Amino acid sequence: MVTINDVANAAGVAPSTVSYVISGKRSISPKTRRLVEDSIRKLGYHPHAGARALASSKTNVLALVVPLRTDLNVAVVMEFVASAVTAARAHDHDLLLLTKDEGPAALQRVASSAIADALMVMDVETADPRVPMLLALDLPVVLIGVPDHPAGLSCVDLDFTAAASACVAHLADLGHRSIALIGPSPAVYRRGTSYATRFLRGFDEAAKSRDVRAASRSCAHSYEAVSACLDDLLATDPGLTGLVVHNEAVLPGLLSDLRHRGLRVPEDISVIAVCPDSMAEQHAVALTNVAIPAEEVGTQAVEMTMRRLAGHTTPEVRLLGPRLTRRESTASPRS
Amino acid sequence: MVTINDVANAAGVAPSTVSYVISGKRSISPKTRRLVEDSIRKLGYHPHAGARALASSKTNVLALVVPLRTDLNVAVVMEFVASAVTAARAHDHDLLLLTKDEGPAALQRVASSAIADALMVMDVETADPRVPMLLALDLPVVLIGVPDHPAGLSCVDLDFTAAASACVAHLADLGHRSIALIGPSPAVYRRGTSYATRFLRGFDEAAKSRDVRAASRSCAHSYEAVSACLDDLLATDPGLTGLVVHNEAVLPGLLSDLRHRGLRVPEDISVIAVCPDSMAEQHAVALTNVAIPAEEVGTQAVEMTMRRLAGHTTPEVRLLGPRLTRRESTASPRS
DNA sequence: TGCCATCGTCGATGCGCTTCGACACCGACG
DNA sequence: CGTCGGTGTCGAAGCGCATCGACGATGGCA
Repeated sequence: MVTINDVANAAGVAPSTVSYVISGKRSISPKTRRLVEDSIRKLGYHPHAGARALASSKTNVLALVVPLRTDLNVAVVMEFVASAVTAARAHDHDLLLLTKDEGPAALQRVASSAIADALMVMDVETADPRVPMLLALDLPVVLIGVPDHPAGLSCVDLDFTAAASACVAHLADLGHRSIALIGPSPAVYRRGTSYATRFLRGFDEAAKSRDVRAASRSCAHSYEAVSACLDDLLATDPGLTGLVVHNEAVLPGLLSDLRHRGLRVPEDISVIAVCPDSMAEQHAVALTNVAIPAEEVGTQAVEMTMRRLAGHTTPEVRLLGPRLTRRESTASPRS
Repeated sequence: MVTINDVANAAGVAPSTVSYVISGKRSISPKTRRLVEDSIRKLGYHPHAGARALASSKTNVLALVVPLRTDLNVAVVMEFVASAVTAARAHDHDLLLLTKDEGPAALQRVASSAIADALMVMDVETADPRVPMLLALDLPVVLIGVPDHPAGLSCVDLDFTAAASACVAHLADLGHRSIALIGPSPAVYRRGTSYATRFLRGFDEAAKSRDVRAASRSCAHSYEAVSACLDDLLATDPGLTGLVVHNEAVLPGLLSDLRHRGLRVPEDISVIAVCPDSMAEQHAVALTNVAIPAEEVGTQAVEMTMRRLAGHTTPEVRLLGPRLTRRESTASPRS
């Protein structure tokens, strides 16, 4: 292994000088700097991460807690992770992956072993048991999602309440008077997953204020569940003309089921989805959607984390405004 | 921060004794052990990862290089990552996430900074430029996928050649005489992605040996691409009765397009997919499939890595046998 | 009772790095 | 010419842990 001493010897300077060249924490003469940098390159020197962490109490690692369930949108999670790791690397940090399954203890472990400098936590629940623990941790923490009581933690997410509003407004503007929300699986609500709850609230409020009849159902992935859910909705209100789908996994099954029923989209029924654009464009009838800006959220999360690490201590809550793209799946209902 | 010294003081022993209690590398009297363990628990002691890495040259971290493209199966990648991180934790290791985008330099960096103890690399290409670098690294490496010249690297993957064979055999056994493969997007082949190439080879060989007419097409995600692909295939051979789909993203669009054409599955055309079981069951017509055992592969990859770390130096190549599940989407062609 | 082997514990050392105080050198200024 | 303030470099002191050799205690055996 090539150490800082090797570099120092090769360059004919003291190890501390090499360190200062690397960190830039003291001024170095151009001559010495060049000498050292050349030696570093020639020897292929990379500082030992452990030693560095020990001496500086900084690991240059960000820990990300992801939900590895399959009942929520895998594509979105993946996109988020991808942008987070990219953003982290742009700040010279690496990404450590933790699973939600390990529970609060894992957070404790990571914090007190000094494995990471900060935590980013996905899939936050409205009353998340991890929040109190995270607060006690004295590591910078950024939540993806907004619990009921963030209480000093930074949060970032799509503004799901506004997103729901936008969906309702779009359908209401088109003239729909009876719409329904098809939400994530019951398990998601049962956990009190933050975004699901916020979306539902936004949906109900917007429907009320726009004076639109609104129903909502939770729906599992399976084809049967989707079908039963539609049966139920149509039986309850035969005048139903608009569907807001906040459950990406269900889209293919839903669309094919509608077709089976002889319901054409958008002539007989309008469908608006909350999903990534790529997914919206992928269907036979391109879907009007509110985009889930996973990439943006990931980048922002890292950005906020870095600010915290840089000393910015005040927690902030950033809610990204929804972006609705009209495509082929929504239209005015036939009167 | 609570250190090993604090624990030693609390327990009234030497720091080294605490260390031996933790590592179990020397025998400790039951009395002392209990004393120390109690202190550890009481103080909430966790060894400092950096210090530990420095002293022992072990980080207890596994680095995983994942492809963060969207043109390959996100769900499978995710499932793999999930099982890998779980398996790693079961061996008291953490998972560091690297992206393929960072290229070979990132591998170099991780190795020489002693950030991780071993590397696991996904999305391997037939002539992967990273292979020579990985060989030079003298870290344990496990590839997910099989390059043309593994040359001393461990590999694990589904046996895609056998998987293709199984698909062809199933259709041939049912009496199909003309089948087609719908493969991943051209970009995947262009990169020489290992599994795509191996599947294609298996498909061609099996078709030849079973004396079945076989075509193959590469197909992008978009609905248009799928449609064009089917146009092409049906024009080329109107007698086509079987489809092998090795491109999960395309399934929803493909099935709905077939329906549009008035082609019923499986009465008019049989469809067999290579995809996770959950995805196969999700469609209106449950799909006969060869499962992608992402979870199994992830676990095996970690297992192999741990064996390497434990001193098992001989590289091994493990190809998992395909498992075909018959569901509703395949049947004998009408004569 | 005396000797030796074994078991359990201790102290010292070093892993590779950052960081702090010290110091040598230089030019500028009185 | 002497002094002072910068600037650039150095040496040393740890960071928290694992590990090795050493050593005291204990028990078995003659």
